[in-house]
Amino acid sequence: MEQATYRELMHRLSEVGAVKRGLARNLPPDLPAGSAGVLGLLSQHGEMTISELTEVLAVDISVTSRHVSYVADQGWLERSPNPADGRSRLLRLTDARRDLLAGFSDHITELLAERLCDWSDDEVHELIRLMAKLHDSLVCPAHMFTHARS
Amino acid sequence: MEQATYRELMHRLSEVGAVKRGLARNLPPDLPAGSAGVLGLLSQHGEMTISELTEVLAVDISVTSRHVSYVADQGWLERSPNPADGRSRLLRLTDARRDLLAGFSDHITELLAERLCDWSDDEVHELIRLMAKLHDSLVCPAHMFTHARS
DNA sequence: TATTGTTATACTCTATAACTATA
DNA sequence: TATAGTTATAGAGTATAACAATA
Repeated sequence: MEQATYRELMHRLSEVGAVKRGLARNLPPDLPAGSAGVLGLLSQHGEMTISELTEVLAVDISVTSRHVSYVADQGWLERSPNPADGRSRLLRLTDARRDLLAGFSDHITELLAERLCDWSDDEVHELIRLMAKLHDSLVCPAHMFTHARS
Repeated sequence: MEQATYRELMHRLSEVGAVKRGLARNLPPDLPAGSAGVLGLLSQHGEMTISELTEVLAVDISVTSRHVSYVADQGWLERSPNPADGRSRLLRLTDARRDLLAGFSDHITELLAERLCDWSDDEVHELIRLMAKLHDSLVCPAHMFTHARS
């Protein structure tokens, strides 16, 4: 594989930042992207602990703790004791906010559907598959990254 | 297209952050990823202005200005007058640092080659193509993003 | 007037480290 | 001892706004 190919891959990865920032601008001002990510996962998976969220989000647990504190303070979450482990709590969306979140999600979805109207279903699925594979190849293998250059 | 598909697309986009952070950890501590991105573009394109860099990086020009100031202070850049426009300067890598930057680039390339050894050439190229298409669909069209939800 | 770039400010996201509580 | 989570701190990246210089 050409070195230029890898260089272009890195450039395309950096461009994803612009895509994400653009999508985040379609969220309400009091719901930053990181917090919305937490809510989205809870919407999909139901009750989760901070550790479980942390694994999916691929960030440090301190980051997840921060996002969760914020959305809980904003009234998005209920926290109940975890019967399986007294050190953690089970997080879930409040019923009062579930529909509101669904509305935000619908809004983003409609935007994507509109903007990606010239994409085939296969292309969308292939992009998802390849991004997942990239994550598996680069992030999941423990200790993949050397710590620093000399 | 299913709403769940778009939701997964958003999740995969957020995972890219973990990929980029992992790659950035393989840069020297005094060369943050944003600065490295500027140097990479100058390495590819030769002389560029801050406006040109800004367009490729898809960030605000104030961000590019900051990154350029940093790498210039660190001795990576020379700035010469732009004969075509007195408001800007032409930026280029110093000869003294060109090989050093190439070494960093080689290091990342080798890491990617090793980690993506089970990818076919077609898969890598298809991922690059689809990420570029995603950027075109979502970022390039001017005024694509509405400003906020009510 | 419009564009290029700079700077000050503020906000978001993240990691590290020190800590508490529970397993 | 090990794990789940919290908090304080610091650093990187970004956007907005006000500004200066040039087109």
